Amino acid sequence: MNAKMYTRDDMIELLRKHGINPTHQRIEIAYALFSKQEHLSADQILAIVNTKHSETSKATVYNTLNLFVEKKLIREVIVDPSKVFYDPNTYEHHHFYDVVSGHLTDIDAADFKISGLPQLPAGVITEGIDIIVRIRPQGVAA
Amino acid sequence: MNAKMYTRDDMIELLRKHGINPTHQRIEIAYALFSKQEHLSADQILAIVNTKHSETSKATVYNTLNLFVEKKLIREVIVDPSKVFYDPNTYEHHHFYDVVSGHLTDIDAADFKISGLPQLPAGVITEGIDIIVRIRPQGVAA
DNA sequence: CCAATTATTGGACTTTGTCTAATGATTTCA
DNA sequence: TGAAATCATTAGACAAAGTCCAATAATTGG
Repeated sequence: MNAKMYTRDDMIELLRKHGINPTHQRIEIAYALFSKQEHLSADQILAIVNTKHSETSKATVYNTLNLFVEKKLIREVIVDPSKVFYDPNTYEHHHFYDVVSGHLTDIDAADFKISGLPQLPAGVITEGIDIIVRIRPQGVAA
Repeated sequence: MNAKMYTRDDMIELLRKHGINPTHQRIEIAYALFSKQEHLSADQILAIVNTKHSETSKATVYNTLNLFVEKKLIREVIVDPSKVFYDPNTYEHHHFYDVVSGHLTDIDAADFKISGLPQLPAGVITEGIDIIVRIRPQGVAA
């Protein structure tokens, strides 16, 4: 929620901190995500980084986003069957998903009081828990 | 988990109960889902209903699954960016998702003790809460 | 500065899912 | 019953998201 201002230099530092070589394209993609502080899809990011003149290819955007996810710089949010959203906020949190507008909003993990967890199947470890609260504007029909 | 045996007649009754005209194809698709009691994707269902000889088109499978979801006969499960799973179990429950094998398992809603819910944004209603516990076999690397 | 590695690229390709226009099946009710 | 209206199915074209590939470009380390 805090509208922290990021510079491209911040991005370089951030990438290095995650063991990612800070190339031009990667800096721009990171900058798009972190300066907006929003949940963007790959095609939105592609559009943003190419607003002035085409600078980054589709392949690079996908490569880079997957790399960022792998290096835990960002998180994938899977709520819409048709596209993945990328979330620059890696602090533990969950999501409201407006099924009408497609808009995603953060929920602080602390706002969920989960006092009991289900028994894990044998031999597995937990990767993470994703909670999606699907919402709809009052009065808008299903 | 209970391995209830379903007949095609059960499917006809079930479809009628949900206001769905029980056609041949719809009966077969419902039967595939309910007799397996598993989470199937559209292409798996297409394969199942056409095992003996081709009887149902891709368009019909998609039409029918969307209709079933709309009529709340089944539920969509969105965990994998590449495909939707359909879940014949409409009882309130959540999911384990094995990120390595792609396998889905049910979690009874009662096994989660959620004692606090986040404040909803103004003017919206809740459609439902989806909880995905992402798991991975112990020892298998990320 | 050269060689080796690493990154980017356009475009072909794959997969999931939708759309369309035509056909086929059912229902309605005069 | 039988003609019209409605509803369901179909093949195949299409769309969109994402991957793959082989070639080129940039970067890095010695």
